Amino acid sequence: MIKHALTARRATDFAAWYQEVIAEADLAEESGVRGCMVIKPWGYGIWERIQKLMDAQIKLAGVENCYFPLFIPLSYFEKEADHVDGFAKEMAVVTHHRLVQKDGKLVPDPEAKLEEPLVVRPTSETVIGAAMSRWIQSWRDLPMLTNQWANVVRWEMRTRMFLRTSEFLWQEGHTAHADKADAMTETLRALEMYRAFAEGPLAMPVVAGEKPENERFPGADATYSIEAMMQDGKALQAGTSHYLGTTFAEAAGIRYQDKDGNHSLCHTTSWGVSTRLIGGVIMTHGDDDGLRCPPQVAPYQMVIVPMLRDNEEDEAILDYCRSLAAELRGLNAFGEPVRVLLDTKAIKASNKRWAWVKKGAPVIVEVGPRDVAGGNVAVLRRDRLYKDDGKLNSAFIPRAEFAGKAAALLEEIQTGLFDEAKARLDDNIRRDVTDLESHFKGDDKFVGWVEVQWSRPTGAALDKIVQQLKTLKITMRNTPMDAAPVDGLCFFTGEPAVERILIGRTY
RNA sequence: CGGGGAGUGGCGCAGCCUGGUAGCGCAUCUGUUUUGGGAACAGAGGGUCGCAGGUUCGAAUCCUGUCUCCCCGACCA
Repeated sequence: MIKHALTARRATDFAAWYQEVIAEADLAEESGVRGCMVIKPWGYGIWERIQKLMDAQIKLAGVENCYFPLFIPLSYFEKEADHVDGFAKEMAVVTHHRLVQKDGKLVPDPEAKLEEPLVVRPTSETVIGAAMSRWIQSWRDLPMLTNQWANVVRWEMRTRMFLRTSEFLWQEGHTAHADKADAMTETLRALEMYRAFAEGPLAMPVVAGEKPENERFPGADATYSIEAMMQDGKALQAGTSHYLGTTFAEAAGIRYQDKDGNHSLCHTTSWGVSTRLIGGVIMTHGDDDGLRCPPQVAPYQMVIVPMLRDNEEDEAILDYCRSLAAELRGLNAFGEPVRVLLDTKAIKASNKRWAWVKKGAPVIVEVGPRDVAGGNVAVLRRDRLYKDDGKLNSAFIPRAEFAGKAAALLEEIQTGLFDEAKARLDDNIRRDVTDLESHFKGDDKFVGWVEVQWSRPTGAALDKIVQQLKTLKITMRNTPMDAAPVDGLCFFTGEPAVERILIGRTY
């Protein structure tokens, strides 16, 4: 019988399990401010890894980082009707710039009311559009490729750590192009960048595709997403890329003069991924012992735990550990130096080990007197924590042998996590479902996704389908880019099908 | 925002109905004995009960308001 590190089980109470992982892996905690979380060092360290790797990809595409204000004048939103409709209900608004004492309490000073309220940005299309209208004059200024790493605020009714928080961290790319073709190329480039990032560093398999009309970003002509399948079978929209047409260019006046001297509107795009990715990593790779952090985004890939006994042997153990840490840090995995922590905190080694198991450090190396004497290390792989008999899968091996294969081990763990999740995704997309109602009924049942062919209806016909799915608590996720050619009739309308679409429960 | 549940040392809870100014387990600190599957024993420290009013001689307990969290719904790039 395996004695797991957590009390909640994925299989029986996924929501409670998710929250326990966040607490026990020391990723984040409540802040006392509605919907806002404190991201703790291990959680923030994962975010920093995501930033570092993603930022390199963004720069590689020729996109340059900028920073725009947190506050956006209300009037900027009023310029684009669809956009404001989409965000009006969840905007935090600053109306005063000073507090005064009244009856022993601090209250906004009526004398210090802002002329025009400022919105705390929910996204930055409008303010970046205003800048682009200043920056772009000529076809020679295009494409204009910008990105910012920032926090945004959306006053959501119901929040969940990492998945939907009132404030979250993200990157938002904003680009302007001479024509639709160029803008569309950029939209799909960003989508592919996200797909490769999710499936690479995050080891999280996704389906990249276009969102149906009703799921589009407010103001967008087309929205694309990557969708990941969590271990409860629900979909997580893990990144989006939008072709905005000339909507925002029109609202902000982003125009350029072409080679013939004519003035034209730019075609713009925007694309983003957020701290939600961390929620995706948890629900993709976590197990009943906590998080299993993919090596590429693990703040520490290997943690050395010295087994100290507060006696004269300790110094020899620490020396051995220090030289082992230096040796491992000299290795390269995924083209970077291996990140190694020698954990010298003054707590018991066994407690330390379980703490790192819960945090999901990919490899835990325990070093005790016997290892020092024999020139060994005890290696615990987080991805294969237990042996078949339920005992911890801790192997004593010669130090030199371990050092020789340590980098490859990390890459093997990364690949293994992906393969495991990929098999789960592939196994749980059903293409033979003829009755959605009976397939999706039952709230707790793991049902995965269903893929059907459809005729891409719009307007009222689409609304009818959306409402029908809503009664089953399911939504259309996206139309996969790589779906096989269609052949037959639409699942909903009976008209000739033009593409395939994924349907499922979602976060 | 609607329905339900909950806020009491760091964490998890009891006490509340039948007011009398806090208790348990874990964790923490010290000591001793232990130590490669989350140690044992002994001693010690730490909270005025989410916050603000009200009732009362007296409020964790009763009343009102408010904030935050969890579940369901609505909402949701």
